[in-house]
Amino acid sequence: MEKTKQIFRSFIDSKNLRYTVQRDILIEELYINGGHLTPDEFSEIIKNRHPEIGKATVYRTLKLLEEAKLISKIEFGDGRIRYEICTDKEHHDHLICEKCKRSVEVIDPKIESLQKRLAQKHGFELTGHRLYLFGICKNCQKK
Amino acid sequence: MEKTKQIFRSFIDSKNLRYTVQRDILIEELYINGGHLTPDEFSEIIKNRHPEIGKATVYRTLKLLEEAKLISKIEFGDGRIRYEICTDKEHHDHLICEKCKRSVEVIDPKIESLQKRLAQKHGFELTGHRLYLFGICKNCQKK
DNA sequence: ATACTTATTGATAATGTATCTCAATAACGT
DNA sequence: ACGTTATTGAGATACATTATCAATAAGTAT
Repeated sequence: MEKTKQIFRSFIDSKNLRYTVQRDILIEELYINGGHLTPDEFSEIIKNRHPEIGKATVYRTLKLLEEAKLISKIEFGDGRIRYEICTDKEHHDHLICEKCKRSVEVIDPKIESLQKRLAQKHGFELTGHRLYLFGICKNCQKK
Repeated sequence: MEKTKQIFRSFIDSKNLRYTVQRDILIEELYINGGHLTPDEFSEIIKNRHPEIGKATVYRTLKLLEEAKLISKIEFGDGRIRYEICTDKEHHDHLICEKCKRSVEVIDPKIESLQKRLAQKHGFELTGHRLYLFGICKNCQKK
């Protein structure tokens, strides 16, 4: 997290912006609450834990963090945008439980390489992809 | 389109709902305007061509058509939901050019089966997936 | 056809999420 | 410490979607 703060500070500096206490708190809360939160879920948590921080600031900070590539959007298909902390680990896809909405990060090198080939077959140069697998997790299957 | 209407009629009947003139008109407009429309884009078109049909009815009908599996959601990653007419052809994924935004429908059976295996490996029962490949198409590569 | 039940409709209100406004505040270079 | 100006929070606003509800019309039984 300290590393994240440092990177964010550099980003802020490079744009001649200012590193405020609110932004610092929001980074901490982001790590504490981790996971895959929608902006309003996060905003709600902040309202409880830091009533002095306004909703607008939360949204603004999330945008900045995304610009700085410290968090990234994911779309689970329900129309709501979620944010995920970008670590420096490898790319991964998402396996999402349709009941409890919990998600697992997955990766299959074979799928990755087949995607590239598939794109080439259609004359495309592949620049990226999003793969969301939807299913029912072990826990929810029992119920 | 007549086939679509028939299917929708059966769906409506099976649920003891009613096949109304509005629903009939909306199916026709859906085919006339085809493509990948967001609900509000579609709603806007209807407002011009059929001012007597209310916005709420458009949204309600789109939901019903989705339930009946006559249209399906697609997300291109810009946060907006779009609907696509489900023909009776096979499932397909989307290959999208990041420059010109044109999309090609693609399919790779190997990828499909690997996805199922990947989900099972994590104890999930796969119910569906969304795969979007982003790249640069042949035309845009030249420029 | 007619009568009857009730799903459907459209106008509008309400909701929910995200953004904008703006005066007061606080970060940061000097 | 000072001055400049980015940032802030509260509330207003924008926008898409959903809920409300009395009036209407689809389907069914008579």
